[in-house]
Amino acid sequence: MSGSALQTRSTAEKGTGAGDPAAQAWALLRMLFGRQRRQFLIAASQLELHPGQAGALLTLTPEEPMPMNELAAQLACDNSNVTGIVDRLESRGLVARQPYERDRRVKHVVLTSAGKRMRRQILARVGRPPAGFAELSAAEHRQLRDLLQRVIGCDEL
Amino acid sequence: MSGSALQTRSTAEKGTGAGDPAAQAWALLRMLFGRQRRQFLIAASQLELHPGQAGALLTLTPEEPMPMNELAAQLACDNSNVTGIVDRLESRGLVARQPYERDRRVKHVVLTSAGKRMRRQILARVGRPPAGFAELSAAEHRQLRDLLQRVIGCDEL
DNA sequence: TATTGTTATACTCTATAACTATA
DNA sequence: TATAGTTATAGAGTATAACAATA
Repeated sequence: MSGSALQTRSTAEKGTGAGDPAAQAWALLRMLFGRQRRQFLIAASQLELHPGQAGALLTLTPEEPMPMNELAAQLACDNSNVTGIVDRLESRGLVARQPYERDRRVKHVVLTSAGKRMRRQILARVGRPPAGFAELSAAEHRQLRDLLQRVIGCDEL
Repeated sequence: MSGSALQTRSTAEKGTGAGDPAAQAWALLRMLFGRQRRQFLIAASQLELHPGQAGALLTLTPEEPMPMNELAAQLACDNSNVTGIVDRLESRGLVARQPYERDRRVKHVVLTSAGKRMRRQILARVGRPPAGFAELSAAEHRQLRDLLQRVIGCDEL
C-alpha cells in the first residue's frame, strides 16, 4: 500500500471542447475536477489512507467538532458507513469521538493533533492550485474569483 | 441501494475564504470540486452504480476503446482493481472486452449501447453546470474559459 | 527481462435492515 | 413517533503478491 502503481497521466482529456464558450468553460472545469480527483487518490494512497478516510479528514475542520450525522451528509454516504470510517481513524489516533451535552444522541468527531497534522499533509498534496494558477495576475485572480462566485451563487467570501 | 440516505447539503462551506483573491479563487474552485463530488456520488447511487463503476463509465469515451491499463491510470487505481470493475460492468452488459491485435497482452474496454445510455444518464445528472453558470453572459463565459485554460496550462480547446 | 491482465488474499467501503438510546 | 448512532450482513472497492501469456 505505497502507491507504487499510481500515476498522473493526463491523457484522454480531449474531445470535450466542442461547442460554444460556455460548453468549453464547463468542459475545462470538469477536466480540473478529474485531475483534482486523481491527485487526491494518489495523495491518499501515498499517506496510507483509504479515500473515504482521507475525505473525512479533509471534511473535518481543525477548529470545530462535527456530528457523525453531518459528516455522513458531507461525504454523501450512509450514517452506518461513517461509524466504520471513524472507528478506523480513531484506532489510528487521528480523530476522537466527543459526547454532545445538548443532545445526548449525538456524538461529535474532532481531529486529534495527529489528525490535524495528517490533514495538513493531505492539503499540502491536493490543496495547492496547479502551476498555471500562480501565473495569473492579481487582477485576473480577482476576475476569476468574481466569476466563480457567480457560478456558485455564493455571496459570502 | 436506492440512495435514500443521501442528501445535498452544502453547509460547512465556509472558513476557507481568508486571504488574498488568489486564495479566495482557489477556495471557490475547491468548493466546486466538493459539490461536484457529492453530486456524482448521489447520481451513482440513484442509478444503482458504485462510485468506481460510475467513474469508469464516465472515463470511457463512447467512441474509442481503452486498454484496461489506461483505465486504471485514469481512475488512479491498480490494474487488478480494474479487472473486477470491468467484470461487474460486463456482467451487467454495460461494457465489453475486446482483443487488441497489435499487442495480444492488451484488452480493450468498450461501452455497449446500454453502457452509452447509462453514461448519458450519469452525465445528465452530473455533467450539467450549476444554475449560476447559465447566468453569465457570453463575454463572461469566454473570460472564464480563457482564465481556466491558463490555469490548466492547456492550449488545446 | 519487462509488461498486460488475472487470480488469491486481506482489508476497507457501501447500503440495507434491525437495534439501542435519546428526543 | 422520530432521530443519532451502532451492529450485522452482503456485495463491491482497494493494494499486494504471485502467476500466465505476450512482448
